Amino acid sequence: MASSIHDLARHLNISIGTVSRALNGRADVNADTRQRVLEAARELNYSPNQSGRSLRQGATRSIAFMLQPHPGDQQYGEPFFIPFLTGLQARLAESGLDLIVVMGAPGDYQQERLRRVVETRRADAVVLAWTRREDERIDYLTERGFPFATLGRSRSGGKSYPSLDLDFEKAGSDAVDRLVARGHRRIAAIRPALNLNFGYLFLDGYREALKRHGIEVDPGLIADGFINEAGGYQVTPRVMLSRDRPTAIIFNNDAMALGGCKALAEMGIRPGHDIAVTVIVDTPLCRYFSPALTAFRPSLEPMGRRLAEMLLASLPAFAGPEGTRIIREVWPLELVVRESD
Amino acid sequence: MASSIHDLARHLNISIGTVSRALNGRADVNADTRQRVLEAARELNYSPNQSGRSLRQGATRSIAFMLQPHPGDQQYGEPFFIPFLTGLQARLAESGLDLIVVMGAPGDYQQERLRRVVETRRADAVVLAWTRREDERIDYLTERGFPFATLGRSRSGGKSYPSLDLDFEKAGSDAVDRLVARGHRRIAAIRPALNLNFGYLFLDGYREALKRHGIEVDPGLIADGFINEAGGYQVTPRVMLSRDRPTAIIFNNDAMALGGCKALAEMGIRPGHDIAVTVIVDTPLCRYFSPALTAFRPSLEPMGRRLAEMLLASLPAFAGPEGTRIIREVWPLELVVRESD
DNA sequence: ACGTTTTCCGTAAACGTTTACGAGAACACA
DNA sequence: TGTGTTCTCGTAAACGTTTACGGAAAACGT
Repeated sequence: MASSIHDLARHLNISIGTVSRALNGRADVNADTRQRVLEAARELNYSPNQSGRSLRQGATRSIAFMLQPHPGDQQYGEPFFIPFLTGLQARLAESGLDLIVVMGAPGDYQQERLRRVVETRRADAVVLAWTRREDERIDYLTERGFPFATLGRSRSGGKSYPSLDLDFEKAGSDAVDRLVARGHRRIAAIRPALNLNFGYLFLDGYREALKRHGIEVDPGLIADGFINEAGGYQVTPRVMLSRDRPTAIIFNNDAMALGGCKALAEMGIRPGHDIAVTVIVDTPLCRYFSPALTAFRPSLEPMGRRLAEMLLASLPAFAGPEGTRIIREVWPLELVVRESD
Repeated sequence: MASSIHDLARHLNISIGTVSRALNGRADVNADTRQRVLEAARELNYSPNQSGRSLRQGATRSIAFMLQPHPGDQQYGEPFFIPFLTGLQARLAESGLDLIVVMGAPGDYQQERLRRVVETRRADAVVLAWTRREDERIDYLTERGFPFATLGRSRSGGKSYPSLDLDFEKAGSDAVDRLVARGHRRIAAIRPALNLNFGYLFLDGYREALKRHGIEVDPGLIADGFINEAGGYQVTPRVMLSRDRPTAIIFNNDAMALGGCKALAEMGIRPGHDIAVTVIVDTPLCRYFSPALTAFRPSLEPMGRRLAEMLLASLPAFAGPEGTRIIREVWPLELVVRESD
């Protein structure tokens, strides 16, 4: 059905080698011949079969992003990733690469899907998100020597892969600074369980700032919960029932903040009046929630572009001049003051 | 680097043909030999090269979903699609197919990306969303004979492709019924411009119900806007400044509703008190907005599964017994009453 | 003991590309 | 005229699979 390079060759009465060279812009082909090949290609609307091409070249010219919905949270999507992916896609397209997003099943933490993509060589590199403190995916990829980049840091896999992360330490620290400046001293911190790395970074910043202000870190004010609304709902009362009630809470995730606010409402505690609520990664939900949640906002689309660039620079086939390799970057979050604190 | 079928054959001292047959579960291979092949495959952790396989078979065993962010709306993602994709992915995986999500650049309405996927044969079929009344993508695919399915109806491309849509007519009609029952007679309708098909369906239902109740359809109460928050914000005042002010508004899109409510707030009009607001497709944003928006909710994950099933049934390679082909289905939306109406 | 069927496996072609190699023709230069 | 260089192209191998075909050996039937 679809026309192949052989059809073109037969049609023009030349060899397939010449057709291929003409199409790929090689130098050793007559300008006139090239012209005729390009015309014929358009006429028969030929385009190269990707399977044939990648089989021969050993490269698929596409990058995979592993997207995974949180388990047990079907209604809540990941608005977070769309702008990021938009940026990623845009930059990759500029280098002639396709972005494909591989959906994982909720819960398997991608190991299975990831192996599948890697082992069947469906992509030339992968991009990981939701990095954990110790991340088996990173270990797997480095061990296998498969190129990748991560959105988020990790302690796994040596230091030789590109990664781009948000400055959660700074955000945690800034959040505390701001609250202390406004008179708070009992400040709770709620972060996701599992061992998502950003939860640790956030907590480091939180602790550092507290100490800097001479405030003792109270373990009773720190809680881990499942990273969704139910998790926030479940865990928030725990810190509120602490011996000496907190006057502020910093949530390390938007969905958890939403659940937390629901719990607070049921206790008759109003964010913005009775308690100050800050959330670390801003999403549209924070903006529309009532009261609108004060939050730290990332600039996702530029981050996507940037990570694509870093990844490209790390791939031998695309690397620019030596020394342009960017290994890791940490980007700031911008405070958006709303009504909840 | 990666082991091929030749490595296995050499290692076991048998031919590659036998190895392939053993791996693919063909009957004409000795049980003992098969055992040894499988063991060796595990040992050398072999897995088939997808390019080689699809080149030979003329099929990639993967389905592409074309995902596209709305132009000029970077912050607002598409939480809508994640549960849908989860269902789609799950069902496809059961048949051994991979789902890949192809990101389009905002604005080009996917023609370019779509052509790329189709012409380079990166997938065996594609799934389209955001169907328009007349949809060039559908025309393109039918003309080319490329298998596809759509989330949403269209008037393009004959009737022979699987499509699954929500019952926007019924939702529009039900929304009006409910409002009329509560005493409203001046009911505005705001829908997306472009010619997204569901906007027409919604309006059909709206008009039908109005007529049924003996209420004249006032063109001044119907407005089209760009399908995002800014669009809703911009267009809502237009219907509110109508000669005889509406007492209710039905928004055909969540983002537009959010923008509309912002405009209303600036006019000092409170949804739930001064005006009834209903939105047709519910998303998490509606739930968290204040006041929480009464909305019609789809069940996205089952829809994803179902559309996958319909698509599979339409592919010759996967079709079950004849007559099981499902061409089109329309699913109901469920009313979720909240505070805004 | 002999013909027939079944079981199992090797051979080789094919899928659509890219590319190393070499060869003929044209050209330049002395 | 002879030699070297440059252009341009054809040939054929290779990438990793799957599969049609045929044949050897084993099993079976009489």
